Amino acid sequence: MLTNRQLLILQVTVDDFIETAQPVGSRQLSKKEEVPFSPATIRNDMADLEEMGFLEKTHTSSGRVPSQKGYRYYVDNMLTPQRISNNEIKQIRSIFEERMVETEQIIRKSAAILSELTNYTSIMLGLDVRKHRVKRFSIVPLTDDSAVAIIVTDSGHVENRVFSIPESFTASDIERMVNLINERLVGVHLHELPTKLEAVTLAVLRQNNGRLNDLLGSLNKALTIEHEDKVYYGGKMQLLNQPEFNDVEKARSIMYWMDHVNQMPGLFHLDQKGIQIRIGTENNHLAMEDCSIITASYDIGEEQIGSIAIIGPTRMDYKRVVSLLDVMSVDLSRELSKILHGPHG
Amino acid sequence: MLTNRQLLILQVTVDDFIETAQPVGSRQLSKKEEVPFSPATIRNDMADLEEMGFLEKTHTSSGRVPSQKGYRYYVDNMLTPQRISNNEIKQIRSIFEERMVETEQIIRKSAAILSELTNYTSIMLGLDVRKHRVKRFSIVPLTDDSAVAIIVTDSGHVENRVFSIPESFTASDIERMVNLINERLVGVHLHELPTKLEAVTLAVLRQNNGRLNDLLGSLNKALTIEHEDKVYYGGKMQLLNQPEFNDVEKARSIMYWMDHVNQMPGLFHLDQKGIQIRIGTENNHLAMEDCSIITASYDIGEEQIGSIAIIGPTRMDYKRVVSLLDVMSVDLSRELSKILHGPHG
DNA sequence: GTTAGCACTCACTCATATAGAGTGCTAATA
DNA sequence: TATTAGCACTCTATATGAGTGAGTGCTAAC
Repeated sequence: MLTNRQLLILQVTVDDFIETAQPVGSRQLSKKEEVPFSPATIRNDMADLEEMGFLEKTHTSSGRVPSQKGYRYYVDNMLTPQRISNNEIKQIRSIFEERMVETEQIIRKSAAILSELTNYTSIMLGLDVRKHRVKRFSIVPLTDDSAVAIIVTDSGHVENRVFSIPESFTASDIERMVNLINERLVGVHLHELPTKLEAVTLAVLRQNNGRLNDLLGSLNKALTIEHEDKVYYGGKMQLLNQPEFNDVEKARSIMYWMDHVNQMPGLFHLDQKGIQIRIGTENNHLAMEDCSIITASYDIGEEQIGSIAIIGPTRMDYKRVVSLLDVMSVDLSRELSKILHGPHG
Repeated sequence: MLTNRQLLILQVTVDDFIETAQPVGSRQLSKKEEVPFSPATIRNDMADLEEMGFLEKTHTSSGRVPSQKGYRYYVDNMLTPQRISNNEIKQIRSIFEERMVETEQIIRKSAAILSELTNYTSIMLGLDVRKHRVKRFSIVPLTDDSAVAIIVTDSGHVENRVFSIPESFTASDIERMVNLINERLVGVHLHELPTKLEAVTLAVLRQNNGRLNDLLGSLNKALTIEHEDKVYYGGKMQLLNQPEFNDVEKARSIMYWMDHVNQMPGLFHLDQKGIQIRIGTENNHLAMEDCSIITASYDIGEEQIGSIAIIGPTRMDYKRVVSLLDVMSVDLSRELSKILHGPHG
């Protein structure tokens, strides 16, 4: 169990390190008025904190640096929410003032502002396309044996895929199919589309069975919308401003990571509502060892539909970022609900 | 005028520096069998070459390094094409074997292979969307006052925009308009669409003039497809492997440049057919001062429809890259002609 | 015209000295 | 007993100087 003084010292140490990026020593700490103890006393407590794994030294006679466990403790127990200034709230609200229709635009702009306010890199996971609903389906033939399938969703998003048409299918066959889908499958979630498609079309078009299977196969393959998250960045290069990434090797691996997150399955699974903080190795990726990612979900009703994240060095300003994300996610949820949920009441 | 020996020395110096990235000295050069002269002789010629601006020293007693002018001369006068191995040609051809339908896929894959073969970063400028032709147009209403316009082009590409519908327009008004467009404007280049749209619809729908203008305005604005080049990268991080970019500051500015080229207007204007080399400051951008960009266009008939580029350090292997781009651009032109030009004869 | 020789320059490496910030431990103090 | 002062020690960072090696320019010899 930590004594009050140890708690204080841990907190001040983390705060100081977050600010300066320099190992903090006992003498330095004792100069702060929040810490009315002599360097020796502080040293003793720091030694204890180190023994318990909350602090670390970079070398035998250096000051202390928070360990991952230290950050974890700090984040779990010492995170006093920071007040967001009115000005900043105004900036966030400005996103929604223009009454943009396309959710993509809103998300892009959110990313930009979030990064501007934090000076870290922001990541927005676009709405999961698979949760959008079919509004209109159509097929446009391109050549004799290929066509493009187009799905418009209720959010105004358009998905399109080229697929091949088995020979012997006529234009009218296809037209019938399209009509059928538009009659029966409007309102269906995109990820249910392949299964439903099969059920509906099979029941109705049973007559020309063999051929239909070919078409369905090809179409289904095209319409299987893999959960490839669309990722929007704000301030992608911000991270490189942090002193901890002054080494090209590290910088490279982070940039690489960023360019490929969307291909890494389930990296941002929304397993929890609200705000989530993953520190260093908790991110389960080598390139992210020196980074923390703070994620917030935004929801419509009870359904989580996307998430926003800030990625910074483990030494990032947790207080501020958490508070900002909080405001942002609430606002985003509210505004997107208006746009998306409206039609379904 | 350069003597033969000076030409030789310049060439060997550039070649050597390209290979080793180390300043080349007279003693070192004289050891090569292509250069049967004593260090002293070489020193004299090198001094002359320096005076003429083809070589530079990094400090008073260092070996020589090609200057930008030196590279320029080398590229203009000493570029012997390099043989591309059968194996490599095979790799390039493999792109087209799968008979992909979507040009985007072809371009992506080309970028990847090009970067793999060169170990530099490749950039593909996607086909200029504005040069695609309308195949099918449709409008899907979203809410009372907004709809999404969808254009499918002959290449299977789908463009879509949300636009607002002035009140008082009914579904049938819009349907008529869509039909009209599909009757009259199929085959039109995307960039001509706004003007033609106006001409056609005005002539036919003159009756409800005032209201129509509102709709046209909104639609035109949405359909004005700005020349925002789509840029595909292959081996984006390759550049960071080059020793000249071992400094985070440089790395950052290059990464930044790459993420924003498509927003810099006319950076890749295709003002010339064939292969074009821009060295260092010739790129007119600070971040590119230490880079060269070699561009090749690919064409359909006489029309240039896109370009491929390799970006590397000024010290890049010009011979090899030029030869590879040559093969690649010819192949791409051929294959894309098949896909895109086919339908129009 | 070409080359050998020589004095000179500069970057780089390595060892050494010094200053500064920090620590751990022990003994004195409140 | 909890806190603090004092002291010896450790380690980094920085500066300095010597030595090495690759390079140059110039001059004189070939």
